[in-house]
Amino acid sequence: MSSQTPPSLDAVFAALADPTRRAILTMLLEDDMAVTDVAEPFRMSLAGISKHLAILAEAGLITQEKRGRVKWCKLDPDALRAATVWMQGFGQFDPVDLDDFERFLAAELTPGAAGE
Amino acid sequence: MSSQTPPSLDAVFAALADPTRRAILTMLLEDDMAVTDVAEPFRMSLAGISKHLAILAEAGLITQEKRGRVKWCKLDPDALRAATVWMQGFGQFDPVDLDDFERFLAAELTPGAAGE
DNA sequence: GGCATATTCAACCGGATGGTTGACGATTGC
DNA sequence: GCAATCGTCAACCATCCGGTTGAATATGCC
Repeated sequence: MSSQTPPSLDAVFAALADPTRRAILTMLLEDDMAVTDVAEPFRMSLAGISKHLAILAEAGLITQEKRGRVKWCKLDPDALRAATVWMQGFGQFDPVDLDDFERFLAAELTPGAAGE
Repeated sequence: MSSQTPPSLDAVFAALADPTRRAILTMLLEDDMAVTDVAEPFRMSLAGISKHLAILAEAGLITQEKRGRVKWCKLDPDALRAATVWMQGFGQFDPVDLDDFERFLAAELTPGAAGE
């Protein structure tokens, strides 16, 4: 089941296409979190969040380690590298301004959950 | 209908999640193409490709201009910038190697179409 | 042991997606 | 004008997706 399939671009981009999942990744940027804690800010069932986490893990974007009865979720930025490579190939225009990213965080971390 | 909706990350990543669409983008990297020519290497109906192109256009990744009865498709890398910004925020760890991209082109431009 | 906590599983639902085919509206060329 | 070419539209289909609920499976605590 947990075969070490190299995360495909398909899976990575598909995982990234959902605002809830991007919000989760953003949260995990700050710190590792337990599933329940990840779910807390969203108005969505735990099972729903659990599914999202499974998708993120399948895409290789996070890793999940079970310690005791708590499953810790940790950002795994490696999977993003392949996708970034791909995108940069198209985006040769200009180096990215990191301030832009700061603004994104503010925008995506809107009240409680993932926008619309 | 063709409202200038700013392409959302949702739309961009979702568009990027399909291998056929990524292959199309890769083709358009080399040159602008007519819809029929885009469709030619794929074993898929013209209508199918037309839909994919609509999705790419909707995401802002390409623009389409009709000259005569031919509709020309042109890569529009601007839409990728927002997504790149987002990803780089996570991928600060390492600068991207452009040679990696070359290898990707080779891998994604596999026989005639988009893998499976 | 027994109960509460943490997480997933299974079944289900409505709606989006990726694909097809066949008909249709434009445009071009003879 | 007529036929061929370019592309989309509409209907349809199977499948996937995001979400729910309720039961099940750990694990931890007293």
